[in-house]
Amino acid sequence: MKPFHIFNSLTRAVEPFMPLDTSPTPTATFYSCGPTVYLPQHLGNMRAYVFVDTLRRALEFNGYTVRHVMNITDVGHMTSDEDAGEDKIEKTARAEGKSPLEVANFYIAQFKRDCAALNIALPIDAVPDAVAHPPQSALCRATDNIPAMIGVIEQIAAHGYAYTTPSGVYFDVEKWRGPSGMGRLSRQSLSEQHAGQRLEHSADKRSPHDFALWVLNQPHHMMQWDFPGIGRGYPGWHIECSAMSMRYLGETIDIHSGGLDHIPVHHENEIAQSESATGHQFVRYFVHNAFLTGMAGAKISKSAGRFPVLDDLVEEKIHPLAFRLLCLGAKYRSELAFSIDAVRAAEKNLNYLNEFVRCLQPRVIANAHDAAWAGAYEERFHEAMNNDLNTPQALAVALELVAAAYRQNDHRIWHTLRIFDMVLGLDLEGRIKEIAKGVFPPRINRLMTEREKARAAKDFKRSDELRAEIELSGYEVKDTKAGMVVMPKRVAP
RNA sequence: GGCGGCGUACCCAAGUGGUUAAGGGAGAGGUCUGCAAAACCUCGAUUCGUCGGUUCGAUUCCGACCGCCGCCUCCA
Repeated sequence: MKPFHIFNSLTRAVEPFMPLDTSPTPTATFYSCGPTVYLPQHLGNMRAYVFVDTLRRALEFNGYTVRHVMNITDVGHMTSDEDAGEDKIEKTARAEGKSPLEVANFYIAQFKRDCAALNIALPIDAVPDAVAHPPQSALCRATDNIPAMIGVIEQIAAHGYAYTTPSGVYFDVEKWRGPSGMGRLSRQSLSEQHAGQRLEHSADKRSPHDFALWVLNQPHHMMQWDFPGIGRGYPGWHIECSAMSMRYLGETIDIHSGGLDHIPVHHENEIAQSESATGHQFVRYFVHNAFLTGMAGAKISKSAGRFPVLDDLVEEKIHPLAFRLLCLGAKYRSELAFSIDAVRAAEKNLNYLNEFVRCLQPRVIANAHDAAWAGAYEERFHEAMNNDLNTPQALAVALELVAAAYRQNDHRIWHTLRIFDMVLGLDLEGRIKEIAKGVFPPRINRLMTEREKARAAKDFKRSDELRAEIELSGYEVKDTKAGMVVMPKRVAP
């Protein structure tokens, strides 16, 4: 089996993944750019988190212990330039008459709920003051890590790559780019960029490329902290990722993920900050996901005029995991054209897998060994996942496996399928548990009994009426050889 | 102006320098079924935006062109 391979934006090549830790049971460190919590995360955002989750699962599939950190941006992300714009969180807070903390908490809760619905496993919340023993993995908030940011800024300043002005502390890009080759990631030399051409920038900056590490003298900004020796203010956007990545995972990490849009500015700046502070490599593998497109034109009930969110799908009676499956149907580095029809098509696949699992005999599930022929599928699946996360192919293998089981009338593939699902995250096991419960509300039980009677009496008119009634209550009704099957529709999580 | 990407059947979407270009959805026909659903079987691109070039051979490499898109300003 080929080792895990991943496309590294630093080299623009698919490379074998070699973590820093070369022990027999290696750990991989993984930092993901997380949400800015001032609006609901739209489906494009969620695609990125499905990607992050899939990558984490693929690493674990390959035997790595993953230390995963995701940040939550709850301060410092401005609507335009660092010094000209408005803080996104505060803008929403003012609009809604809430405090920034309330806004952040509200959207964090929503984000977590959406991730849960998509079966995205987030790292546990970081305890704010666990300075002495930072956790191995963490979901961490920028506002809980201000001291760490100040520490990195001080390091940068100590190495001479920061300067302080009345409006803030800036990173000296001109000074840094010589030794660093800044622009490697985006393949853009600074002279080729038109930075500052289309927007006002602070007169304090020595160069329009410079960016704020710490912003000073913004009395209207609600969230402010003391920077000893510098003054009261708040951090620039990029510094949080450098600081939290280093704090929780170390000065050099294995993988750093984010959207393609982060390459030219955010990640270039992160590299500059981190490497000027520590003097050595910040990230070994940068991975970037492509966008979900076509959302603006997607005609979903409530989404007119904005990007659709997961709730819009639920409103259309589409299960969230159908969206996850849609994402898996395209490579993470390819744009994926979103449409309601595309999600519905994905939902068919989800139902197909669920239906197979539902029909499995308990003794097949309990059986410790799968049919011998399933092994070839597992190999193909692993191969696909290790080839730069080729989820479309892996998914095809899973579907082919199920089709082969049907065709050969040999259903002994549950363990293989469960292994696939540990990577795909479609919660097939949850489906089995759900079915095992088999408990229905009294009203549904009554309707079921009545319908069985009607069918036995060949009163099909009544039978069809009862089916319609049961379905209206959110259940599916199927007549099989073994009799009537009623199950909850998989809509709301 | 600069950087980057994409164009594969009605739709979504993999893939490869050379035997039949994955998989799914939709569609057509059939089996099964009280009906429906599910499942199964069969069919479906002589062709990979266009035109050139390299090659014994290109959808895959190179060039030009056309079309679409992202970024260079916040953005997954």
